Amino acid sequence: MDNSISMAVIKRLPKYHRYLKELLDRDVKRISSKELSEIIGFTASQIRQDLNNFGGFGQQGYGYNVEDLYKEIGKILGLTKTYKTVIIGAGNLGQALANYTSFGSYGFELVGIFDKNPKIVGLEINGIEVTDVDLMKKFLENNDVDIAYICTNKTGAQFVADILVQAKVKAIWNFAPVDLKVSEDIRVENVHLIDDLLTLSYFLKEQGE
Amino acid sequence: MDNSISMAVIKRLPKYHRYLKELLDRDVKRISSKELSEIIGFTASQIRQDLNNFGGFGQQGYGYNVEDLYKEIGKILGLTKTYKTVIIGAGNLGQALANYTSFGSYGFELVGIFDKNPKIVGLEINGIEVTDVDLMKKFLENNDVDIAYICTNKTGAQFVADILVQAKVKAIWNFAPVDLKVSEDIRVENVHLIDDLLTLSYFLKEQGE
DNA sequence: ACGATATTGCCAAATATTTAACAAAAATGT
DNA sequence: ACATTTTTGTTAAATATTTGGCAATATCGT
Ligand SMILES: NC(=O)c1ccc[n+]([C@@H]2O[C@H](COP(=O)([O-])OP(=O)(O)OC[C@H]3O[C@@H](n4cnc5c(N)ncnc54)[C@H](O)[C@@H]3O)[C@@H](O)[C@H]2O)c1
Ligand SMILES: NC(=O)c1ccc[n+]([C@@H]2O[C@H](COP(=O)([O-])OP(=O)(O)OC[C@H]3O[C@@H](n4cnc5c(N)ncnc54)[C@H](O)[C@@H]3O)[C@@H](O)[C@H]2O)c1
Repeated sequence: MDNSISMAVIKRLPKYHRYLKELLDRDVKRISSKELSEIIGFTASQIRQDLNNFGGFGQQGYGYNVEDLYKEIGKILGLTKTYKTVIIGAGNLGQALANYTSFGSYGFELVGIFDKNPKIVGLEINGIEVTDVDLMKKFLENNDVDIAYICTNKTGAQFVADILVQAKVKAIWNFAPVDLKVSEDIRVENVHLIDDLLTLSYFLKEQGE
Repeated sequence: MDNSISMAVIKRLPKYHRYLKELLDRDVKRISSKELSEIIGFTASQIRQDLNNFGGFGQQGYGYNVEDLYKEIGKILGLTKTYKTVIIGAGNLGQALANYTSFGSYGFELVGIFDKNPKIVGLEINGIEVTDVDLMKKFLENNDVDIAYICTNKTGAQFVADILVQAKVKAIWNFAPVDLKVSEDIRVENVHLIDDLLTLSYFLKEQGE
């Protein structure tokens, strides 16, 4: 498949998926790029351009079939299979993610939770027992884990990432405020929450002037 | 001040801030755009270009003074004052954010937590008692809140946002998987976590082909 | 003190992304 | 059945962003 889809396009795909789901739930059968433009906030031209990176899903004079398009974008996003995930660091954030059920409905299946704190190891969170992180390597060898969510504190993150790399986990979702060094073939998405707050304070400061 | 700074630049500022803090902690006194380039992963040209949007902070033949630059970027990001924040929705995620202390160290001061669930109202989280959301409007009138973190479920988010708009809160940090409709003068940052996962699954699917 | 070296700030070129325009095709209305 | 309207897919133009190049200026070593 064409590998030259720009990041800008890829980052918009989940939003298409979300809005199409909503239309589907409201029983809307078809939608034109112009109508979609009005609710999603991208230009009609951009929508058509984006979709055409992956194929001609629409029809002149008609628009797009909502259900078909929703399914197509699901396929593009890789939602036709399930992904095994683990959480490392079962503190505040790790537990919040573990208890969140929506990820499962997209096919992201939580199969393990790890921590190094003896007080946390052994706890059951959302039906899964927290395992000592020392046993993680072995666990990863026996289970084909796709995505690891790193929710340890800053200092533990790179240490954990190294184990994940060794164990050939395919992707990392990192919540620790560091940029991890990992091998090229591992995909990393960072959630640097503080960055968002700083963006807000940037604009609040601007307003005051 | 020049208002035409591009979003691309603004979104990089927190990363500069983070790396400069690290250099400062390691007692590095000065750094050239070339050296910074190597650790931060932007091109040296981009770094110089970015910084020059805000002023000439460097010196030919020398580079940038780490401490000065760190402070300048802090100023640009509005970190010279503190911001009052509230959390609405004290479930899994709301509690995780409430217990996170780092935001405070940047000057984001949590002054209130609200929920509508009677079982949660009255709980004390990180020294702050959860208040009934029905009392939030009054609270906001008496307290000059800058930023509200929306951690309610999807259905409550717009309802809550409407109250925040009325109360003239300046910015919203939204974790619910919806795009809020708010007046133009309110800044919204969305954290659509599922979008990140879908980006990962997009690439995992690509790999398999 | 001074030539060699380093490095910025800025401008210009190269890339990337978004928007506009429109012919071709399908749907709709009479 | 056929003219009118709608709307796509695609190409081209317009914008935005990133990268490269270099004169100006400061530092460094001797
Ligand atoms: N909680 C938030 O709202 C929030 C916001 C922004 C960023 N973060 C980041 O997310 C991460 C988690 O935050 P938190 O609030 O949940 O912290 P936390 O302290 O509550 O939890 C961290 C957990 O990681 C575990 N841990 C540490 N090192 C480990 C290791 N090497 N292996 C396994 N487990 C290890 C600890 O035992 C602890 O249980 C941190 O890096 C934090 O900076 C959190
Ligand atoms: N927990 C996660 O990891 C996670 C991940 C991605 C997205 N999110 C999103 O973040 C939000 C919170 O998630 P959560 O897991 O904490 O959910 P949760 O159900 O644990 O908590 C939601 C809280 O909001 C409160 N609430 C609902 N409507 C309200 C209203 N109108 N006013 C005041 N309070 C109200 C509820 O009483 C509850 O305590 C949700 O929108 C969720 O989709 C959460």
